[in-house]
Order: sequence, then C-alpha cells, then structure tokens
Amino acid sequence: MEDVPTLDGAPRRATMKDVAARAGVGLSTVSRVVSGKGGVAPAKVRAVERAVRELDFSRNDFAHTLRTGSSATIGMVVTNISDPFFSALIQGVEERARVRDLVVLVASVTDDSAEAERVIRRLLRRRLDGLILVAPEGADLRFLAGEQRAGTPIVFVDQPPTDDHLETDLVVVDNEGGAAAAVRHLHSAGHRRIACFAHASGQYTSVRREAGYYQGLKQLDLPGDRALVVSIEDDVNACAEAMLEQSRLADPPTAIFSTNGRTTRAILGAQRLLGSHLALVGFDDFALAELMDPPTTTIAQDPIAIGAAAADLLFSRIDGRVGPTQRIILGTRLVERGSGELPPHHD
Amino acid sequence: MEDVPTLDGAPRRATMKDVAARAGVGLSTVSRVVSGKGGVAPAKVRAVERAVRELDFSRNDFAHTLRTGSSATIGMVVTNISDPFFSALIQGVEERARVRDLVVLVASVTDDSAEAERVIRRLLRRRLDGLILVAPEGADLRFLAGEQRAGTPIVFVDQPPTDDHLETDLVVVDNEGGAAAAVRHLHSAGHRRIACFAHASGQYTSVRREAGYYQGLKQLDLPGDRALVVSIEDDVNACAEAMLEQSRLADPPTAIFSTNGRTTRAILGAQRLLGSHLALVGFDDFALAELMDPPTTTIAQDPIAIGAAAADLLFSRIDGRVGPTQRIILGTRLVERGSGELPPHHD
DNA sequence: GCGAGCTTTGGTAACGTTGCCGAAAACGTG
DNA sequence: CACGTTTTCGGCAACGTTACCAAAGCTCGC
Repeated sequence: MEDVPTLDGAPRRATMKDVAARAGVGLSTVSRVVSGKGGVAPAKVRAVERAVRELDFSRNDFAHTLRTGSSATIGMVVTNISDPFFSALIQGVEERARVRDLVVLVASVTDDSAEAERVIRRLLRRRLDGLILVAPEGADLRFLAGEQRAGTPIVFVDQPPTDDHLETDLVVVDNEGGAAAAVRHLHSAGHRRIACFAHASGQYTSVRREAGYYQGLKQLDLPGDRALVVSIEDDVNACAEAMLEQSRLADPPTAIFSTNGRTTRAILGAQRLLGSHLALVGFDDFALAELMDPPTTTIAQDPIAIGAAAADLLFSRIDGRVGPTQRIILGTRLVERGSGELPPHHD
Repeated sequence: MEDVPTLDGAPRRATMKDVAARAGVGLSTVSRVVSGKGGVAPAKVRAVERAVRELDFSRNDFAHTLRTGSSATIGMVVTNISDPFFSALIQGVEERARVRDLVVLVASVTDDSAEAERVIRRLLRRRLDGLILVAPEGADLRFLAGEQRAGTPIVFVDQPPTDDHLETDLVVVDNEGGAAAAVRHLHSAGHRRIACFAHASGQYTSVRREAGYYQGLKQLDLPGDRALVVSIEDDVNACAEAMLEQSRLADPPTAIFSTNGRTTRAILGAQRLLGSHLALVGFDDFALAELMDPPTTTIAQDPIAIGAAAADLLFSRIDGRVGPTQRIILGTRLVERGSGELPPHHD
C-alpha cells in the first residue's frame, strides 16, 4: 500500500488516473475493471487489480454519482432516532438496503417544522435514489412533490403525508384493527369502563387508534364516553394527573387502553407513583413488557418488518415500477401477558 | 415552481446553468449567490434568487463535493442500531452535527468482520469529512490507517481500536471505576458474595468492567472467586442456567453485578423465570429500570453525552487540530434504586 | 491471403460545480 | 477629464468518473 506523493508531502488519494499510469493501461480500462464490466483481457485485469491494491485505490463515489446520476443512497427521516420503535424501523430498512449495497442516510428531525424542511432539503441535495419518511407532524412537505416529479421515489411510513397534494406509497399498520382488538380483549376480561389515553404527538396514529377504540366499543355495544378519553403527552406526571381525575368519576374506568409505547411506559410509571393497578393494554410492544407487574399486554407492531416493507416498496419504484401509489397495511398482534385481567390484586 | 422541460417530457432537475439562463447572468454569478459569497450587485442577487425559486433549484451536492473535496458528511458506524445505547449515541452525534450543518451517514454492521469491512469501505468512498466508529469486535481495521493518513479524522467510541497500528482519538467511559462503584455499593448493602455476569460480545468493555469488579473486591479485601464470574450471551436462558449453577455452589452469591444493559435485562428475565431474587446492579442505565421489582440500581453512562463528546473531538480534528491523539474518559453515575439491597424479600 | 465481424482498447466529452483570471464597469481623486 | 483603484462579472479549466466512439487487434471462413 503506497500513497501517491504530492508536492507538499501530504498523501493524496489515488485516482483512476494514477492506477492507469501504474498499471500501464488506459483510463477507460481501469474504469471497466473497477466497475466490473467485462471485455478486458485477463492480463490487464490482473495488472489493474494489482495497481489498485498497491495504491489502495477506492473509487470516488461523488464523481461516480455525478456521472451516472445514481447515488446508491437512500434517505431515511425519522422524528426521534432513540425511540425504540423508530430505531427498529431504521434497522429494518438498513437490513434490506445492505442486500442491495445501498447506503442509508439517516436524519432525525425535531418537531420544529422549518428545521425539518431544512434537514430534508439538505438530504435531497444528495440526489438520493429514494426517500423513506416518517413525516414530522405538521411539517409543510409540499416541496416534496417537485422532488417526486423529478424522479425521486418517496415512501411514507407509519403515517401518510398530511398534505393532499402529495401522493406517495405508504406503509402503515392496521391501527383501528389493533385498537379494537385491545378493547375486545379488555372486554372479554370483564372490563366495561375502558379509558383511552391517546398520545398528543403523532396526530395520525393517535387519531386512528382512538377511532379503533371507539369502533371496538361499538362492536361490543359499549357506550363511548368522552370523559374516559384523554389526549396526553407521554409524561409520567401528566398521566398520573389524568388517572387521578378519572378515578374521581362517578363510574371510573377499570382499564386503560394506551395508543403508543411511550404513553404506555408513562402510564406504568404513573401507576407505580399512584399505587394504582388498573388493567392496561398498550399499542406497541416494548422491551421488558413481560417484566412489568403484572406483565403488560400489548398490541405489537413489527417495526423491523415495517421498515423492510417500506424499503421493498421503495426499491420496486427505483426498479421502475410505475402506476398508482401503493399502500401496505400490516397487521398487529395482541401479545397477551396478563395486564388486561380483572380484578386488580389490590385491596 | 416550474420544471425544466426535456425532450422525453420527464422533468429534469434545474442546474446552475438553467438558473443563470433564466436570471440572465453568468454561471459564476449564480455560484457566488448560491454559495453566499459576496461581491454581487443587489439587483443580480435578486434576479438569481428569483430564478432559484422559480426553478426550485437545489445545488447538486455531489458536484459540489467533487469540486471542493469536502462532503459535509460524517460517517458513524455502530454494531446494533436498535440497542438503545447505540441509538442514543447516534442521537448525540446527530445533535452536534446538525449545529454544524453536517449530515450523518449511519451504517450498522453485524459481527461478521468481512461484512463490516465492506460496509466501512463503502462509507469511505464518500470522502467523509470524518468517521466515528464503534468498532465491531475482531474486525480487521488496518485499512483505516491509510484512510487516516489521507486526511480523514477518525474517532473511536466505547472501545479503542483493537489494532495497535491504529492511533485514533477516543471516547470511553470509566469502565473500571463504574464497575468498582457497583461492587462497593453492593458491599455496603451487606453483600459479600458478588457474582459478575460479563457479556460475551464486546471484549473491551466486558474485560474492563470485569477488571473493575476485581479491583472493587480488592479495595474491600474481598477474595475474588472464579466460580462467581461468568462470560455470557445476553440471553435469558443462558443467564437462568448460569444462575442455577451458581445457586448450587457451597457458598452461593447473594448479588450479581452485570457488565452491560442487555445482560442486565436478560438477568431480570431469568430472575422472573426462576423466581430468584438476588440483588442486582447492572452497568448501563435503561428505560423502565425504575419499574422493575425491585427497581434496578444501575451504573449509568450518558450515551448522548458520549456521542456529543465524540462529535466534538472529531470536529476539532476537522478544524485542523493536529498533534497526539486525545482520549476522553467520561465518568459514570450510580443510580440507586433499591435492587442492591439485602436481604431478598423471599422465603 | 483477405475482408467481414468480433473483441479489446484508449481518447474524449460530458456530469454540475467552484476557483481563477482577466475584462469591463464603476468609482474616486487630482 | 484622465488616470488609478476597486468592484463586479463572465469564461474557462478542473475535480474523478463513465459513456461513447473509433481505431486497432483478433478470429474465421472462403
């Protein structure tokens, strides 16, 4: 491994030109060997490969992309990289991308919509082959339409674009179905007064799961009661307060359905704080759910599978699929662990 | 927003040339305006800005990078993106990178060392401004030395390079200190027989924390006992088996120190499985630790701070810091929650 | 032994951007 | 108004790669 010497002594990276000179062949031949195209005599192939090794050559991807127009990169935008749901989503995408030798550019954006647009625009300057997006709530994403027309496939995940002008492929889970299943499960355990704690962030999923909750009640001929439904930040104190308030109702709830994992965890914290033991079923499975007391029953999504599905959808567009947008709805799975049971083993 | 028409009707992305034509100025002027250099008459600035808006122009970053040599991108390699420790690490890096308007290219690699090298090499073809690396155990990273000489700063996180030929900046936590603190804590709660469950993956951290465990014992004049130390996969069944085995010792342990978060969680699962209630202190804080029964006492690292420190270290190199490698050691914090207490509230 | 058809090869022109250079325009000064 | 100085501007080359083209070297059949 030798470095290419330069005037000021700082080693410069070897280019194809250097390789060509060293191997005693033309530039085009190097290009052909490096990019694996055939039609090169075996002897020259060896000479080039040797020079590549000796100079530790690695292709400049920027020049490659500039020339070919394909960056071998897909972008992925999430709102909170350290939420386990989103990091698993990324992992699903990553695994699929690796197979196709694509790099994933991950950007995590905050709720600040101007900031989000800046970050996404910055990503797009990379001439991505495609973009997978968990749209931040309320961001103005109209500019994506132009991007899409210019040929960048876009897939939304977890929630559809809020903007009607944007038609994209989409992967979501059956939010209503999952929520209704949670309600049915609680009902079959004997609960009649079931509260719904809906996360305040993430309008789409929250609204759909709340709708599913009502659908579930209706299927069971249970009356809906606005007093049992709260929209809430995923914060222990806020949850504790809401639970206290509901406990003072004339006919208080005996069970809670929670619309996402962060909220479920906050409720668990609040229950410990209050010494409360209402039954609980939460949307989103989470680590250690089986170690809760009682173990928490959840409506599990499979975020890795969601990510993989989104990646596949994107790849099919990259490979030239045209036609109407496609919408994939993945099912959920009720993971029964006991927290749905009545009665509480408490006084 | 208009698209540039092409022969086949597919909209093409606007380039500076298009903007120049529309604004009635030269190419260089557009470049000057877009990259924010001064020395352009206000009227022309307005004309260019207008054309940029009308054509929805966005600079091609690949051409930019090819020309300037700086990609405004840093790479980050982790072994398991959905481990909350690593995703928090990424978040720390991300937050710092955002401030400098850098994009973070995240790649998660498996334990397969050949695969890891492939992925890292692929990243490096991007002419990254810098690279932050949680090295996969056992990977042959000698090729990074050339990269480093060619001018790409590299920072290792969580564990130093295993290869001696590689001298890089480094951010780690005080593994020995944290482990010793755990042992002291258990000792002060009355424990004399303390087991150590060391995670089998991640040689470096595991070895250092095990060493810290022995140091802690020594400080307290407790004898070390090989029978109490196991190297283990972070798997519930493996942990259960090891715990059973230790319980059959003549002088069984009354407490466990575990060397990382995944192992701690596995032990918690095993305890539930076995109905065992040994005291437990684990390296790494984790979500829901306070909801365990009893709440789990941990040695907390601050992964976001670690990521931020690594990013800052990298940036200082990018900004031209030369000289010897720097090694940052962050402290740990014992988060007392009760699981260290003796005696078990069990028969 | 010679042209038709193949493979192999190197040269050259792009891709979209920026840095440099020199020309033109604007300005100030005597 | 002439001259020097500064500011503004467009043309051109280059970054490292690949697509295209034409030339050169083959093989093969007659």
